[in-house]
Amino acid sequence: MPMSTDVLTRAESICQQRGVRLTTQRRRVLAILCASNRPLGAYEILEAMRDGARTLAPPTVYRALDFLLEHGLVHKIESMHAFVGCNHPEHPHSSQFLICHDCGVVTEIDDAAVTQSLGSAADVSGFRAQRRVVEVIGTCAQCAEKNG
Amino acid sequence: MPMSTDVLTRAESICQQRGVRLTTQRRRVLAILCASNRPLGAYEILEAMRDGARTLAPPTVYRALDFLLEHGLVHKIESMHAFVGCNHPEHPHSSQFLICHDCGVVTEIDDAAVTQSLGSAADVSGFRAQRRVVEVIGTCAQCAEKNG
DNA sequence: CTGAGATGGCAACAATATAACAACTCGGCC
DNA sequence: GGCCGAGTTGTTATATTGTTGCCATCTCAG
Repeated sequence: MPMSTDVLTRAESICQQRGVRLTTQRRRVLAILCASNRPLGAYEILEAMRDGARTLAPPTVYRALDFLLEHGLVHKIESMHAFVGCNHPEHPHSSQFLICHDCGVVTEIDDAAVTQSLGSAADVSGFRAQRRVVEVIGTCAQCAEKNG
Repeated sequence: MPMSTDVLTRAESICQQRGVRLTTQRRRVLAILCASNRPLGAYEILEAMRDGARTLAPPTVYRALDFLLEHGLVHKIESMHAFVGCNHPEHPHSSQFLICHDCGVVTEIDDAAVTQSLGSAADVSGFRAQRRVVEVIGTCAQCAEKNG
């Protein structure tokens, strides 16, 4: 499935391949995250989902997020308590995030050198890595240019 | 000041050099963190500080933590919402953390290759890095050996 | 069509963090 | 000593983020 295909469609087929269900709530959460150009907190997602008169409680969002996280369709930005949709959920990967504290945009990168050096550093200590949290907070190119 | 000197004493002289005060509350928080072999949440620190009948509220702890973080005397483990004392607060540095989810021990490392590759990755995007959050969650050597 | 398992709604709660403002402490200065 | 002002702390209340438990509902294979 080519990168150009809509993320939701790709997510759909990923779930189908894995025999799990991309239910309405899960798809809505994913859609909201993908439509946003910045990470959203769980309660922001909740708010976005309550478009009509529908009352909706936190567990619904958190359960959907748990599912999406487990299947690599979204990532959690630990330093912000927020979530972003993943660009390339096809295969498991460890990404790094560049977080602009000025405009709020988060860029997901997957730098081989970072992954590799982090792996070696862990190996040296005999550490068996399972999950990696790599977040760089600073100023993105656009904002740096704008503000000097 | 040699590494062997007590952390609190070193912290004291660092603050003196910078013309800031390592007050009683700040020193207490730092002492509690340094005495612990694992990261402590803000409310655990609060609990530890309420040894006698003293009533003490969250802001006191958070303010002390803000100060200690600002001066690099402690680090925050974002993925745990917890704090650890810093091993070598003398000079500013960007460290990485190996977090064992089995025994809870957190090891602070300062790997040049990681720092460098992360720097290059940011540079490529024209990103101006200010703060780095690098946390690897997994199993430490001791626990890996123990549990197969 | 039926029953097991997955999913969702709901209410209460737990954990983490901050706002706002009053009171105090300490060092410098007259 | 006495006083000032900046920084620090106390106190109350509240915001934000995340979780648990329980039961109703839906889905889908057999």
